[in-house]
Amino acid sequence: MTSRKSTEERRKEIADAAIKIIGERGLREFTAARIAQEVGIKDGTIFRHFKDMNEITLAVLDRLQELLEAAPRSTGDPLERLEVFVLSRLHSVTVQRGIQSLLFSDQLSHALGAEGPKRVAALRNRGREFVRSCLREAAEKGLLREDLDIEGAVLLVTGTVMGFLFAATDGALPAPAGEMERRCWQTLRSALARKQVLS
Amino acid sequence: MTSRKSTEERRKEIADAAIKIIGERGLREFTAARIAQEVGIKDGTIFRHFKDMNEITLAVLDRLQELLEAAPRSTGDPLERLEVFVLSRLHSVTVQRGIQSLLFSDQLSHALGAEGPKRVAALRNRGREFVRSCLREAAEKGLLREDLDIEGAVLLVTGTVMGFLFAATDGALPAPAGEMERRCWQTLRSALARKQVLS
Amino acid sequence: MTSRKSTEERRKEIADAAIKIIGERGLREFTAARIAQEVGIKDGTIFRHFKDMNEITLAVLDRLQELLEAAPRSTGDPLERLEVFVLSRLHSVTVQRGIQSLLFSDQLSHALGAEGPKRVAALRNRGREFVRSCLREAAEKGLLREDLDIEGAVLLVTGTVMGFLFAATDGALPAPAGEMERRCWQTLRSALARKQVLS
Amino acid sequence: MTSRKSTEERRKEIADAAIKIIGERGLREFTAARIAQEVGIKDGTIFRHFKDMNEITLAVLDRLQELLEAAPRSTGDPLERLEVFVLSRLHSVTVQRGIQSLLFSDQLSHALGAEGPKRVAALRNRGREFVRSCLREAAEKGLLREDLDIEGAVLLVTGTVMGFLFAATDGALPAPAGEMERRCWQTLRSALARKQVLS
DNA sequence: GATGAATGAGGTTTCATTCAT
DNA sequence: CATGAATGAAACCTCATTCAT
Repeated sequence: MTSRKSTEERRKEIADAAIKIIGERGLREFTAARIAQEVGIKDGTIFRHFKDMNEITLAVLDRLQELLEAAPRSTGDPLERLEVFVLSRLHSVTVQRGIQSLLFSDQLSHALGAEGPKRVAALRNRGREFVRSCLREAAEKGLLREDLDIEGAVLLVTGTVMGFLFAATDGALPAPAGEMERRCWQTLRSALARKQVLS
Repeated sequence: MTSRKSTEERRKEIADAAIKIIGERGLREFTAARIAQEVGIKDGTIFRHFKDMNEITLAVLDRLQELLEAAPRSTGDPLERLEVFVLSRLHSVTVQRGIQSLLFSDQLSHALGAEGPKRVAALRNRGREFVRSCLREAAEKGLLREDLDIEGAVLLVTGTVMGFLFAATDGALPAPAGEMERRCWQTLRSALARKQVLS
Repeated sequence: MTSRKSTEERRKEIADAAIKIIGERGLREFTAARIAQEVGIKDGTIFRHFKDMNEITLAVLDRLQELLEAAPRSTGDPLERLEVFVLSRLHSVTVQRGIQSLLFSDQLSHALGAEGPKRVAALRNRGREFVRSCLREAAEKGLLREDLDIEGAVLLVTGTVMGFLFAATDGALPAPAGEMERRCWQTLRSALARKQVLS
Repeated sequence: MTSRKSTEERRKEIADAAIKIIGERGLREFTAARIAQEVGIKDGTIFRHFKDMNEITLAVLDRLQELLEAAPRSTGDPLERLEVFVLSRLHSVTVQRGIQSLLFSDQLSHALGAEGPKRVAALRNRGREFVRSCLREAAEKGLLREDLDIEGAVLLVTGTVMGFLFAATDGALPAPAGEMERRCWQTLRSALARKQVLS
């Protein structure tokens, strides 16, 4: 019935299925049987491709990183790069259900042992690091308000993304998502950038 | 063996133990046995005080709300009220381990049925609503920058709290928590407030 | 709240409640908690009046016997006594829900240990014995068909009561219960009795 | 360890084990653990073959029907068919311990939800219907006593089977089972059939 | 006599994991 | 590589029963 596939293919399928399930249904349904069902194989077969559930969780983290990194990156000036990053993350909540919520949900970190929190922290830090580098460069180029605390601003930017994400999840956005994405970035922008003559 | 306590006391103990466990160890260990162990009773005994796990989860939500609502509230001008609110939330991460991360972690949502997401959303909305009311009043009193988008700002403020929270969890704060709390609020403040003559 | 009552009173209340529950809800709900609820006391209190559930089951048997024995008994000729007995049993199914079904349901015999089947058998034998004695006397008085096998007839009579009972339970009576009771006895009577000139 | 068998085989084994247990030990021991022990597997394994206990109970009903329907059926005249039916049911009590008592014991009814009583009633009605059809045909062919009330007779016949059954269970048969089976049918027969020249 | 908290044993069910086929 | 039966451990929950109050 099911076509036989290489372990490599299966591993990817399984990780994707796991992400989908955790995102849509929560950790409670992150089970071998549920994943197998999603992939279209039997539950025992999962363990032909992964040693145990722990290994699957690690694969989920890897896949998550891949997906996040696959986001479009601008090559323009630092504020433009930041804009593309922020808008892409804001937008992804509408499109890639569950991926972002997974990233910020603390759910995976407990599914692993001691290394769990570290791995998830590392993943989240990549975002922070990117924001920080954009802001640093923008500051050097005089694009930011002069009194701006870069580290405070990093928390502001990364936090706003989360704020948007959870508001969307809660159905608490006061306007359509698309519009709010733009307004959100505008607010961020005028909080950070030096007053400009042209918008 | 174990000292006898009233159901009322036990219910509180159980809810607190549950919060502690979910915060520290994650939903995976949010089990009757684990809670019972923490409280110092047998697992079956849990169900003399709660009908089922679902009811415990609801109690956790209630307790969470209590704890959050217990935060100090200023009676001063709207920006001052906002400051007290934000600083208290930022600070609580250091003090009340796991409580806030629980609030923003999407973990409880899935532990309940259909009402789950609604209840958690409602809890989070109380924060948003408070922030919104402060900002509205501040705007009316001319304390905010004139072009400020209130709804964007709500996401900014509530998001920044989350950003701080997760950065702290990840060990990604570039300075001691106390200092970062202050810098974080300063950044927020200057993003929102009208330029002042005196700081 | 609950008025204090003597153990003797409580024992009767508890046995009655137990009969009611088993009859109406089945052995599955024959639990201390359920009985206590019915009586209006707390579950632990049950065991102030009965050593254990086993003892309650025995009390149920005793009470059952009392109830069955309380049925009206005619003092007329043997066939008349039989008629009163049969009609009373047939009728009781409509009135005393569950009592009869309990008697024939084999449910209690397993709720006790080894003595269970014996006790229930003894209870059922009282009915058989009564029927047998009526038939014997009727035979001696020449009221029965001459070739009638008394022991076969005992099974016929007691069985027909059961047949009626289960048919009623199953909603399989082809006419109203009252009418069927009469027709049932008529059928029995003409199966047993010598042809009569007068009805 | 245990030999592996197909789910189909296991389902049959489990249903049979369940029938055996309920018949011999009562509903109280109708547990997954007990069934598993009987079948020779672990209790969790039961649920690879059945969704839950409810499904097992339904399987028991199906199996019961199969067993009852497997009884020999004569093709002769209606009274002969009735005789074969009655004798086979009377005899089965000796042979198929517990099956009949299960059928008439009301025990399964309560093990299911709302559909329980309906299913059991349906099962019992098949017997009644068979008896009714035999009697109707016999009446048309003039084989029965002229004044016989068919519906009363249905209760008489099906009831007598039950009467015999319970008497046997109670050890209240006054003669060996084999002999009583014959006497029981003779009594029934002369209660129903038109007087014949030849026995 | 009654309460209400606690328990231990046991029941159903889920789930990761193994392994013969 | 895939299946499907089996398992052991653990989860939730029920229940008879005990006992301090």
